[in-house]
Amino acid sequence: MNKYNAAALISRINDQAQKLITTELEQQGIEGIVPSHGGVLMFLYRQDGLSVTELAEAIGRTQPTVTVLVNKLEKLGYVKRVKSRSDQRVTLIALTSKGRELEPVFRSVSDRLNETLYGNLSKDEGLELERLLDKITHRF
Amino acid sequence: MNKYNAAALISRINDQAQKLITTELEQQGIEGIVPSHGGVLMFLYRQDGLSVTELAEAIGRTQPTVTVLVNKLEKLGYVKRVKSRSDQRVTLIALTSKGRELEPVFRSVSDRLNETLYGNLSKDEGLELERLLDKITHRF
DNA sequence: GAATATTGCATAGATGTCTATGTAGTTATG
DNA sequence: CATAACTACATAGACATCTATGCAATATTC
Repeated sequence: MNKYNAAALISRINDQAQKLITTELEQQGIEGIVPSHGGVLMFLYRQDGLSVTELAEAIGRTQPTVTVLVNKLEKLGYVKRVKSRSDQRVTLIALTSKGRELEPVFRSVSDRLNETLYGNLSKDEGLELERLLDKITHRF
Repeated sequence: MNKYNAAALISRINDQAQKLITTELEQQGIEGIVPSHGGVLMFLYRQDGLSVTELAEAIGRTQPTVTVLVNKLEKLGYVKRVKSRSDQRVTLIALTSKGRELEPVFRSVSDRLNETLYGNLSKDEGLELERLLDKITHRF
């Protein structure tokens, strides 16, 4: 019989994943960075020069939250704000060289997290997990 | 090939589950209650008179967080604090009648959440999901 | 083309959770 | 038995995120 504990398990895994990311970043000497900051940077590594709103959509936070996240990343020198030419309302967030230097660190943290999540599963189990989770996301 | 997006999916599902709970409680006319409050009450329905520390363990939050949660639940009249006879340091949290009245509401919210999570899965898929998630929790 | 609506970002205030610390009661030790 | 160590809870301060709102730039409509 189903135990109906998926919600509790998901919540717990999520908490521990966040904690793992934070701990790993600290160990790599990166201070004052939370997982959401990492999320922003990871998306910028894929596509530099996204707008605040696009980043919010990408990392699943609200726009004001991303404004605050970018404030901090900017203060730390990892990104800079550039006004869009075509639409002066739009602020494009661009990586600085210092921000780009961090890419390997974030990649390794991401790898470490995935190793923790997937390390005990076969390839098929991993695929099945992704399939089931993906199915659930469409229910909300 | 694995997409290695389990972390993102889990985070997203967790966020939406939290939101669902909050929305449902509001619709049931219960104001100012967050999922963690519900967690506390759900455990008290199973076993009344738990200590603050036991509750913290049960819902996976820290002890100071539970103190704050209990403060609010007490202010709203759902629980009361009772000093333990055997150990005066221990504060037992007990449901009031008003708190007990809420049990059906929380049960229905919980059912609603599980329906959302499991509703599109077969019984076997639900079991497999639980098995995989459980396997992952042991990796941290 | 001027008035209105929409869009993008920033700011303010609130809230939930955390770590660090304080306080009181209990247990252990010399 | 008195002192030290431990345990349980509360409080304080910090921080990430949210909603609500303001402001400025752009698009739409009459």
